[in-house]
Amino acid sequence: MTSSLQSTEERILKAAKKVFHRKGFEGARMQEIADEAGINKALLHYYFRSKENLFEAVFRDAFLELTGYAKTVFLSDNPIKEKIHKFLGYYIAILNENSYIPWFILNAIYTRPGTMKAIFDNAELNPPELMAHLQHQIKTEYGSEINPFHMWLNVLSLSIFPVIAKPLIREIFQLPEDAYKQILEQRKTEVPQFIANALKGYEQSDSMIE
Amino acid sequence: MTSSLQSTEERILKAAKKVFHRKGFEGARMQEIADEAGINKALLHYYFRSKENLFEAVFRDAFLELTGYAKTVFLSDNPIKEKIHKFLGYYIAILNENSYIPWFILNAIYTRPGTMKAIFDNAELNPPELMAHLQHQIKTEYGSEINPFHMWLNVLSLSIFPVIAKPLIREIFQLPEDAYKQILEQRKTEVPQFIANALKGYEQSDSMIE
DNA sequence: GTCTATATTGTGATAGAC
DNA sequence: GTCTATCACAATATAGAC
Repeated sequence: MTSSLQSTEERILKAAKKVFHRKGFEGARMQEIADEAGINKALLHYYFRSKENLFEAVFRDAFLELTGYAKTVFLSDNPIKEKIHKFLGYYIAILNENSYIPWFILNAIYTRPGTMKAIFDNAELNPPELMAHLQHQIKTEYGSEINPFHMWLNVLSLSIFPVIAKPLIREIFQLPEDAYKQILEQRKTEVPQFIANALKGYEQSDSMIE
Repeated sequence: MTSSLQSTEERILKAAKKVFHRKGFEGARMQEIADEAGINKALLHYYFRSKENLFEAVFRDAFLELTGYAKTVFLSDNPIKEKIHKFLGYYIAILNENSYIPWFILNAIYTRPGTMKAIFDNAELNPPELMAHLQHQIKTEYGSEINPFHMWLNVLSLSIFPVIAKPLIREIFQLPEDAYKQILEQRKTEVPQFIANALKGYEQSDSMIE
């Protein structure tokens, strides 16, 4: 009745994402997923053999989506400042539609490390290629020999942490939802500026060299 | 037999921390805590009435310890660069002895937001005081009107994210435990330098102004 | 205070009718 | 493919002896 525009399997996966993203593996209940999908528990096991299998499907989609976009952005031929801006925009957009995904990924890695190995291999991330690319670009744009790993980690930290820590920071500062949304919006321009300023500062400095 | 240097209540709390920190509320088992403490489940309920109560005690200790130190450091009268260095050193030290605590805090806030309210109030964080203090200090040391909230969030991001994301990054780069430990050690000097350079860069810039 | 035994409920998974 | 009914076991919590 609630529409068969999607197949049952698609409805299940969608419901499973909603529940697993918010509660993680241990906190999620098969019953809740079934309710969310408008079916019963038995049917979950008919399509996906076990909770474990269903969770893996959900994790795979989330992980590949996140790393896929990050890979595309960082390996593109935009200037560094533009890359950072795009990367930030992506994570902030994700927050606005589903703020639980970054936490979900981390959570899965902490609580179910074994489950992840195969999926990591499939992502084809090739970190050495990324590092070489960034190092070359930093040298070209800023004439600096800054360690690309630390620089990459700084970008990730400044982009992702404010998204993950949202509920903590909102509570500490007593910020309503809209106020925090606005802060993240500001960061789309503030963070690239912050990093670009730091890179300029290295021109006369010799730290962070490999 | 295993020593009564600690009271039973202390042994229970210590065991509960070990288990809850690593597995969160949903993943932890009262049986495992009892085993870890060398007693049986019934005694857990004798001292702490429920799993919920025991978890609250564990969360309270972790939260107050983390925010307490951060408060002390940020409100001290050290120069900014020194504050950041100390803050980093603290989080990296925590990682070396118990890397799960930052994740545990976030996890608790995501999965059990209701439990936290009372504890937040007890922490007496006083964010406006902190922001005013930082704003004044930044102006004095760097002659800059940079938004102190974004600056504070940048420091937290650069310090805490690499600790929380450790298992993810280790997997992506295939880094052994020791290599990551070394990277974090490097960041104790790299991050303060990075931020100081960015602050210098703002002297001729006008972004990030409130 | 500490234990063993048990109550009670929750939850993943399966059997089997339709 | 989808449902109802049920199994099997795990997990929190309590009763009651010592």
